Amino acid sequence: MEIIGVIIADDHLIFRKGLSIVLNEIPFVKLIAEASDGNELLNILKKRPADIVLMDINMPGMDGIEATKKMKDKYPETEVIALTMHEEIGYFNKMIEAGAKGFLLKKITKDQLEAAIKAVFYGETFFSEEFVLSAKPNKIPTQNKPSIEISEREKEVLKLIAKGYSNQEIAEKLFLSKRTVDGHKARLFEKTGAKNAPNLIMYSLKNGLI
Amino acid sequence: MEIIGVIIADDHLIFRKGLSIVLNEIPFVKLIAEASDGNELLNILKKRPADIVLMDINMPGMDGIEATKKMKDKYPETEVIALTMHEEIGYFNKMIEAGAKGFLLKKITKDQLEAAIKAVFYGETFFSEEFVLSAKPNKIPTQNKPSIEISEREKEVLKLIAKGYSNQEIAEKLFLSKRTVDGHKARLFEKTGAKNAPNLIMYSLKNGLI
DNA sequence: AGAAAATTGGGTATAAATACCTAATGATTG
DNA sequence: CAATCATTAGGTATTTATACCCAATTTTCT
Repeated sequence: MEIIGVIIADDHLIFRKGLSIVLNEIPFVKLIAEASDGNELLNILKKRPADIVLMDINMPGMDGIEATKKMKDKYPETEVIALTMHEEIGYFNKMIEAGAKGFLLKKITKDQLEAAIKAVFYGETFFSEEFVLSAKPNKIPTQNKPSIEISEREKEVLKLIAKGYSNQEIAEKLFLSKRTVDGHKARLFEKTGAKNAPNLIMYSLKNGLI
Repeated sequence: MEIIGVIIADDHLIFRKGLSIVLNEIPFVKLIAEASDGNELLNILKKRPADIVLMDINMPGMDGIEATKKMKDKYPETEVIALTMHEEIGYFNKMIEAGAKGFLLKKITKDQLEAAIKAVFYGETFFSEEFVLSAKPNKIPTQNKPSIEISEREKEVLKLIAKGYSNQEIAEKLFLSKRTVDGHKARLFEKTGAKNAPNLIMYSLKNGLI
């Protein structure tokens, strides 16, 4: 079997070390380097090509979504397996759109990691079962249904709702009419399918919108 | 310097491995064992005493809060440093009440880990700065202000609010008067200090209430 | 046993949110 | 250049939430 070159991109020292131990126990894997954010990853790739990048989503500096997009732009042969702590469908869709071919929870076992690297290296996809269950199945193979996108303004309004401001207060803070805030909020309801404000907050947190 | 015996209790393989590497690099620390949940930890302690337990909060089977309580009951000499992924103040207070003397984020560096183990072993406390900032300072030294407790009924109502039901709908689901639901909700506002329903959801998720 | 808290419910009033409608402007993009 | 979408904002009506007041019953804890 061929040797598969792997790079870890994760800002979290302890997790990187743990992952490197587990990777070293997989015979067909060679750990090429460790990066602590997206920029470092791109610098490493200039000199040392890799087959697979195990990519954390939440990183300071350049996060996993942006790093994946930029990486796939320059090095389309290098595949990305996303790593995440929780089942956040919002991030899931964004990472898939950015080009990730696999998606793993960080609580994964060695066997699952091994299977994922092998699958993605040989052109397939690999997803932790949590994602297969929570995501709509057709999203995984086709990967063309866009995740819901909320605009910048909507996100601003959303954050202020979460902080407990009324529509009137939000309007004052953003120098808008209360009716405009009503409008943004109504659009948020449409896009998310939420019934009311508490439900909207719940949905947004679950899906990584805020 | 004395050798400090440490046990890791975490359900997450990769994190355990990473932590063990970092611990092995600290000269005065001896890693005694690794446990993947609270029950395993208690079994290990029967045979092998430890000075410090690095305790994850979210574990299947017996979680970190319960494990800390039971452990401190039988082995009051063994100190607990809690490990968590996020800054969840609700868990923070519960762990402190259970007897934890330190609180670290999992994204910690080796130096911080070293300092935390040393501090707690010598009778002090150690908290990641994120907790010092987010928690009320007087909670840390005195540790006697209870975390907010919400009743069962209040939790039921809270969950239904999060799902997007109106007070009237919640009343029907729970076979109560709408006014009763209003009352529970008002008490939730009092206890949490939330300004309104969206804010209440935000607070509850942040603090592990739901 | 007695105190405290939880659970239940009512009245009244105001504030806020939500559901419909419409529409102008500006930016982006095919 | 035309189409689309984001952003802005108004009108009107209804529903809902929240803020005060109060109090009875049950459960829990000391």
